[in-house]
Amino acid sequence: MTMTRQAAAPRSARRTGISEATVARLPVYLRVLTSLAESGVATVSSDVLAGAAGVGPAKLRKDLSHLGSYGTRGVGYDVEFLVYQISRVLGLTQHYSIVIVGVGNLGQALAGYGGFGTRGFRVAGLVDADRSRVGSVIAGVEVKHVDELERIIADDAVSIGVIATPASAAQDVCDRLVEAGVTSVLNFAPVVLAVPDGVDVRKVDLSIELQILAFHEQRKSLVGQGAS
Amino acid sequence: MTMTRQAAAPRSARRTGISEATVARLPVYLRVLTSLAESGVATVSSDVLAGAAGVGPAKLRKDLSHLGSYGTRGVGYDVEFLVYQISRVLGLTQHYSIVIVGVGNLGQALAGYGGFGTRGFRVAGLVDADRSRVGSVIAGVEVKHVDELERIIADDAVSIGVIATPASAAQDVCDRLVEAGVTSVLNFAPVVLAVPDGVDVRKVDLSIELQILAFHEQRKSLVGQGAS
DNA sequence: ATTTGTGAAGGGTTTCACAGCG
DNA sequence: CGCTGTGAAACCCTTCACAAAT
Repeated sequence: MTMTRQAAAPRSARRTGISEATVARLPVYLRVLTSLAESGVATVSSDVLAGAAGVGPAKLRKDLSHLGSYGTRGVGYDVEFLVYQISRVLGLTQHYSIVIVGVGNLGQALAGYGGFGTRGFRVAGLVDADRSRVGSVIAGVEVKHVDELERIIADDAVSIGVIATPASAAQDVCDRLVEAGVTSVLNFAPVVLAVPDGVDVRKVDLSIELQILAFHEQRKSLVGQGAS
Repeated sequence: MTMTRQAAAPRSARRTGISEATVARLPVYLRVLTSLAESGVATVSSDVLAGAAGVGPAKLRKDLSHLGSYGTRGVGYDVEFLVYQISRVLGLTQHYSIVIVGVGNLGQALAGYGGFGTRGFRVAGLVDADRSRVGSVIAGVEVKHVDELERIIADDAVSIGVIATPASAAQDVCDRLVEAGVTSVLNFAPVVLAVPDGVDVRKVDLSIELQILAFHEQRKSLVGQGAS
């Protein structure tokens, strides 16, 4: 059994012809389009949509062209139709059950996050190792002890696990998630997780984001002593 | 005044020759190296370090080669020395003051996050629009009302702002941060922020990460009915 | 003998610019 | 005339493979 660290899925998008970079932007377009639809906008041009999504118009059109020819030349895109098409491509027309491990401040923030309940994601479980937290109800879901993790995953066909534990517990939790059948992991703990092939891991790391900003901050203060 | 949305800094790394992709990985190496140093490891090879960081050895060596020739052939890299060099390149030898806007669960999680206090980042302020939260102390910092935002930024020379507010407030807060002199923003609200040129924005979006996982989940269930 | 540092090759992504369609 | 869809070019990033160094 090969144990790659932080498995990527680089070529998995090959079959559909939708690149990883495009997939990462589709949720942004989807959010903008949803908000446009709620405002009663019926059609939108690539220029306007790109502006609202923070990308260039050419990139947007190329991205959308990968899901089909859904625009009308001289007019633009039908907002409702695009919402549906992007949702379909992203797999949001299906239902996914997720489990959140770790119910500290971060876990609670995640559980209460609106984006989880909506759009096809259901919080099937909320577990913690600390028995003093077990039994409380957060965002309508009762916190269970982490001992019940495997049962919850099996009972609710959970395919996505969210790790919001301290770093020291993350790899153990990840192993248990994978062993119990979870094939996608969203990791908020500041560690590099090792997972078997076929399991996707995405990492969100606050301190890494800050350090990247620091790099750019630093170089802003060095302005002026440029070339010739 | 040009108002680009979600300003990137693609070519700003040009001057040093360190690419954006490399900068994004340096914090990962730094974390692994720090942990190795604490374990008393003195030197490490590119193979071992790459394994622990979840990247290929060639990529790691190319990344490190951009900061200088700090390895010893036949031996590897000196752990302590690399820690220092990466810290220096990332600008972590300087001190940055940050302000966190929004003290809900997420804001509290961020304030309490260890990675903030350490490594050159100081939480200079914690503000919220809700007066019922003002006055409480989180991770040793007293919560102030958002009216004091500008004063805090000026008094403490804050250069990095963290937005942990609801989506509806995020653009307003961002405008105020930028107006008060903040040049880097870490945004947790699910909106695309518009900022002037010269301001860096990084976005962390939970629901986008989930949707990307959903895309890959979806295609895992379509295994088997391949080509022809 | 071992491991780094790096040209060169290979892939992937973005941008350009315009043909094609409504 | 306006806007989409898309080859082609440009750019960036990764991977390979090996010479150079200890």
